[in-house]
Amino acid sequence: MTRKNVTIADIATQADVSISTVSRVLNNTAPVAAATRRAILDAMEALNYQPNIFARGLASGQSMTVGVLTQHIHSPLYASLIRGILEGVDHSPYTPLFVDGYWQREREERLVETLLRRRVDGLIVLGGTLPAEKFLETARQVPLIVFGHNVPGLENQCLQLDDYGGAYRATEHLIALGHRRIAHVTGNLEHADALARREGYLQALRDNQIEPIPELVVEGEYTEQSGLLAMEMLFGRGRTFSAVFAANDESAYGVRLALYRRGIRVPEDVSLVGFDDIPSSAYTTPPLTTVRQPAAEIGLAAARAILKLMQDEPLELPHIPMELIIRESTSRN
Amino acid sequence: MTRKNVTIADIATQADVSISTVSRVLNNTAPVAAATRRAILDAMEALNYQPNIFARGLASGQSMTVGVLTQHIHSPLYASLIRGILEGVDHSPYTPLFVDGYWQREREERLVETLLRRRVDGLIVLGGTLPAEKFLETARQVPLIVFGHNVPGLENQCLQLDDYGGAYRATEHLIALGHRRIAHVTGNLEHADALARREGYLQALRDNQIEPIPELVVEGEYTEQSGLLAMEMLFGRGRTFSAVFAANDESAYGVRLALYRRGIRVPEDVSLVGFDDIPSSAYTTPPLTTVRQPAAEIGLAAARAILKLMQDEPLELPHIPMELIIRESTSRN
DNA sequence: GCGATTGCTGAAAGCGCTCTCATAAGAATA
DNA sequence: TATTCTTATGAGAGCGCTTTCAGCAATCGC
Repeated sequence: MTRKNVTIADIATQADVSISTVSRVLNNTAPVAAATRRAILDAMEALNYQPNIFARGLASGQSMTVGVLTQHIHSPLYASLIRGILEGVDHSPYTPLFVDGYWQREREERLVETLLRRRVDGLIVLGGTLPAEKFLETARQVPLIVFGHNVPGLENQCLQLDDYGGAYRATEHLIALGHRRIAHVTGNLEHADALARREGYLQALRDNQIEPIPELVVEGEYTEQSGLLAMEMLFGRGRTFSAVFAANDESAYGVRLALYRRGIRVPEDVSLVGFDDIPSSAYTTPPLTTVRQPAAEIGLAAARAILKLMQDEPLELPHIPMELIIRESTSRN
Repeated sequence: MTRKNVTIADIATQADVSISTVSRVLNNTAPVAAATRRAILDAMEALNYQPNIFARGLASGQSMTVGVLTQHIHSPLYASLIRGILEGVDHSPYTPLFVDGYWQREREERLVETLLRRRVDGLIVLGGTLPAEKFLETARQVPLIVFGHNVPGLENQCLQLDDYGGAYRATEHLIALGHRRIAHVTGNLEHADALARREGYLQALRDNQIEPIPELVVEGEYTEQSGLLAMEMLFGRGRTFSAVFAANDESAYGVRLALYRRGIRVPEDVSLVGFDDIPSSAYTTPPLTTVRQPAAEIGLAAARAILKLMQDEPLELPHIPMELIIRESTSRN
């Protein structure tokens, strides 16, 4: 039950050099004569040497890990973000350390502490509810990349997303199809993105001379369940509508089911637009028109950014476009 | 950009004791006079002491991490497994280290190496394609819990699932509803679970005096896309059927879409059963009848098991039932 | 031809912690 | 009172690695 413990000293003996020299070829930190290097490499091979990560970390102060604080790792959007990060980090010497904050402020703070204590060399925070000052404080301690927040004073380390624009375009699309009475199921309004999406929706209406109707806006919380409930509430209000814009795909699924239960066809009777374009949205019935939030690409960008940041290389975050994906859940009114 | 480095020595000085004593209260490894302990605790508080995890790991040989090798972390089933593990490990002193094998043998082997090199104190392997001997070898090096494989000689560390029984029950349900021509979209037949599910399907047919029709069995690979394609193939074969049993929910979604595209209603014209009961299956239209694989519970059980195993405590894995969840995608023929 | 580089290597001092061993001071025993 | 246990503490030797600092050839410049 125990791994053989070959140390740098063993291979130094075997290759008949000092441990310093072994360390040198290990880290490529100073020139070593070709023959010596060869001998050392052979010895490492022969003894199946595995560096001890603790000793290395202790001596060098680096853990070669990057911490990733996600939220609801099981939600499709975050899962895709993680996949992107995994990909971005894959051929670097760093190993990611994932923790899930569950959108709970206290838990998130605790986990950031845990990661810092684990001496992560960099930190990526995806979403969550941490306040700006916490980000600023953390950024002072470790290279930090943030997604889902726009922290004043940390703009160049925040991956910005155009939630407003995406929502605007989604709404505009419905308007272009002739819809005038467009309902909106919001996300959790404690989150900035939900606010931005609602604003995009409202502004698109106004820009097209459609007076927003407050009764057509229902608060959801980004879950299927909440989408379903929101629709029940909407039906209860007795206002008619010919289209629904849901703040994310999952709530759109709930909306879809609520309509199904009432025998309302999509898109013939009511058009439906989601947001995020999670993988299964291409396979719903009908396939969902939605605003694509390229989560895997975002994750990839975050990973690349943190790698650069840790190397002190100049960093410029890519612009991430939000694209409207028109499928079959929307049609002319 | 750097954390203050308070060491055990600093707090020893501050509390006017030796570092040995500090270590003792830190690890509760020997009795310490109440007053002394108090002084040390105060000093730690005052100086905001954070133990250095590398030094500790180096000296003790423990990393306080448990490695988790998953597959396709973004697939709903694995995401739920992970959530369960997260929960199970949550209030233990261990931090999980997640890596994703992508169902690629070579990658999985590499990642197991990585985890071992990171000196994980325990390892959970979820699914994947590693051969039995690799598991046996690994189990010799580190406490190991496996889900999704039945490794001979390691039975008591493998979480067993009754794929066969689940599939049997799903098929039986369709038969009970009067269906006789039941198609099956398999999973990836290189995986044991796909084989077991197919076998359950076949046996249920036979046990009910229904001769299996080979043309009604189409190979899929557990994805929406493959479910869609499988149906195209099935339609091409020209055999009629009144029900489809898909080897997992995701392929069932693909099946659903294929039916939708041809104007075939579910469940009026064709009944559909999935497998896994991933979260969104309760919100498809219609909600999907499926075999519930309690992924979060499985993850939780795996986490508890590895914790016990690491403490050398006796371990007995729970029996995990597969329950048929009847929703609205199946009806009488 | 002699001091100054340059290229390669070794010795040794940490990094911050755990853990064994030794020891001092009381308490218990004889 | 002398002896043996306890109990609480300190000294110090690692754990395996990185990283100065020096040293020694061989080479270079003029």
